[in-house]
Amino acid sequence: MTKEISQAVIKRMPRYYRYLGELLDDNVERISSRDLSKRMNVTASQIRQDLNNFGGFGQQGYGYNVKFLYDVIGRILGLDQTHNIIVVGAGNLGQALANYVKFEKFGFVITALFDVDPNLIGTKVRDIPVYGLDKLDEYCKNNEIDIAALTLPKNKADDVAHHLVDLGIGAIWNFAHVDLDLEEDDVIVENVHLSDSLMRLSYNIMQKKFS
Amino acid sequence: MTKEISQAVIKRMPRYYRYLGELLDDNVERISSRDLSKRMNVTASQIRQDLNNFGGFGQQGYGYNVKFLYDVIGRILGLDQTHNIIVVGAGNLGQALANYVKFEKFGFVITALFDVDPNLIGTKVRDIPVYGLDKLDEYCKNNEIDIAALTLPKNKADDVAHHLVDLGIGAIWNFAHVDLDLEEDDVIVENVHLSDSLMRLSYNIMQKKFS
DNA sequence: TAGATTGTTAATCGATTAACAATC
DNA sequence: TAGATTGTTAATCGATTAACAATC
Repeated sequence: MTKEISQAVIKRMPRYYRYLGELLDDNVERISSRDLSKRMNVTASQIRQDLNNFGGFGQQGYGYNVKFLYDVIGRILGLDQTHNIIVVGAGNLGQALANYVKFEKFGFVITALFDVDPNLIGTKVRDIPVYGLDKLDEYCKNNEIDIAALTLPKNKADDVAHHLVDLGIGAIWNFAHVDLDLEEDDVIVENVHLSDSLMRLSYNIMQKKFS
Repeated sequence: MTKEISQAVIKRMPRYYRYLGELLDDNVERISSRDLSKRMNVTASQIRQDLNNFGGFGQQGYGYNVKFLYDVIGRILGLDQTHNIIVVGAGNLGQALANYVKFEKFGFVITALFDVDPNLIGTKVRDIPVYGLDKLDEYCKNNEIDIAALTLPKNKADDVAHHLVDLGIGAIWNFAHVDLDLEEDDVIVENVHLSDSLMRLSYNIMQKKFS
């Protein structure tokens, strides 16, 4: 990549992908930035600007071919590759992730869960085995793991995260209610802070109530 | 409120709250915007600008009192109030939310789950009852519900969302992999699109790999 | 060819950072 | 009082929107 693309643009790409997927399901063959903008509630200008960060995928007078653009964005997002994921923390949230078949459609395959709870170790979640946390090193050495999802209490998250980095894991999907201290490390972190999300919702409720 | 506060600022408030909570746990009494900025990896200027949207909570030459600021932000985010939540869709994700005790610390109380699955109806998740979806109307009329969390398949999400709005629900916490079509309705929507998050992670993995 | 719609440049808008006088 | 640090104004930066020539 010659120029860095802003995170603001990246954030919007999955949404484009989602809408194009819906259009595809509805057998829509082509769409203009104007029509798409009306559906998505953004400006047509923004759509064209965003896409042109990656290349000129449209055609004057025609618009964009839905199937083509869907595939292109999928490739941009790396969904044409398989990503192996382990889930560390096999509580409800970890199990929920393991059960979410939808991810596989996008190339994300959960291969194992890890936990310290003896009641969970040895069980399976939709054919995915739950191992003891002490098996983590061995497993990571013998398998190509791309992403580790952290679904464990915040006091354990940081230690496990550092350990995973030492084991060579390159990306962490963090559900723990803490910002991992991994700035110095060469690892990609994507946070899902559910509490933060809920607090924003709460803020907006307050605003509505007192306005 | 006289002036609207930008969503960029709102987005950062829960993070401030989180860091102040940690400082509080560490018995730190006061902190300057400069010291906080170093911990949080943002500029001191931004912290002061953000906070001054809501008022002047600091003191020249002293900084900010941690406990005071923590409480203020909590109140700004509405965490001093109790918010009753119902979870519609009692699958893994719905159960994970119901099991997440942490939310209660911030005033969010899940009072009931709803599902169509006869195997789930009548069971309990941590003392929280699971009702049939046909009991939703009655329940909403007899109880003050502030938020409905939607943890169900996307094809059902839109219908249920509209139904909830008709029942008077003012806020929706949407986990379904779809943007709810509720623009015309007077309802607050907060989306948690896990797939989008995973795709952003995937994009960043690609970038690292080919750079 | 005429109409539609892109890709891209220029203009605007908003958000972030820097600077500093006010003041504890 | 002297030093520290805020609150706030001004400067900069980046992102969004508008406009339009290029072209299918």
